[in-house]
Amino acid sequence: MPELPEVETARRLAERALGGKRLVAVAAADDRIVYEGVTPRTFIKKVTGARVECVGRRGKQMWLELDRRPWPLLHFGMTGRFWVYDTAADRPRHWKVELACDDGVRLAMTDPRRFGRIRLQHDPLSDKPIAALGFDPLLDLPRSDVLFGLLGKRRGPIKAVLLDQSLAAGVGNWIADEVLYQARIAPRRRACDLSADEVKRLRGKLSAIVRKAVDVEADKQRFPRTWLFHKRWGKQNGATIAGHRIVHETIGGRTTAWVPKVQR
DNA sequence: CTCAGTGTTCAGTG
DNA sequence: TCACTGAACACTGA
Repeated sequence: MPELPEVETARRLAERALGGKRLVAVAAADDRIVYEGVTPRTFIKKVTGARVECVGRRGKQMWLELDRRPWPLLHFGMTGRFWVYDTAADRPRHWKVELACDDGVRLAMTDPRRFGRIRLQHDPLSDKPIAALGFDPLLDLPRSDVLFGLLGKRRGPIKAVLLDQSLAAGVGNWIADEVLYQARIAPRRRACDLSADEVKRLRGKLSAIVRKAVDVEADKQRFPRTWLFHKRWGKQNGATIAGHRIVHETIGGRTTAWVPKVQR
């Protein structure tokens, strides 16, 4: 589920469910891996009774702004997501935290694979994970010349550089592949070798793809049909897009789907 | 049974 | 220090 558009969609869901309300009951699963730097017990103690003012996001990190500190900081890992419901009996499988509001609405984060993280921080924006993030394509997208300068310092393959959260926060595997496909840039090109014009294209596609995915609430079925996204997992049968073969290679430690006929 | 996956971190290397 | 690479982490489903 979780790249920038999925996390932004979850943020909006959480803000609708919790915004302006008091958390009258907090449940925390006994999971010492997902809870990082805080025990489930302490988490419950610190959060119960607080009011949620709003929900923030940067890259794939999300936090609840409460009327007192510390604040919960959440990351979905590979399989995290939110559920909203209104009876305790509907608490979903693999739940890690459940927040119940004064009006009966409940929100839970689930994470079967347990790569997600739940932390408690006094000031998430200036602390560890978030402070190390680069620009957020939705909040902070740099001008093309600035991006050109950033990429000029990187010798790794552009695919790997796009996945680096300290450069572009929120970009994950499918967004990186989609951007490179639509910008017609081969994933193994060294970032510092891209021309100013290619960087301009890359920037434009990054912005458009992230915005569109957020516009449709990260619902894959509503992604434009022309997107590589729909074909990227059709491995075996020699999948094609617009008549061109899609190949799969490991780049930057991740499976990369790309189209040699289109990307240079 | 084995492997890869919408992610992050850390050890090891240059 | 920095940039980069690859493995590890935990679990599910093809």
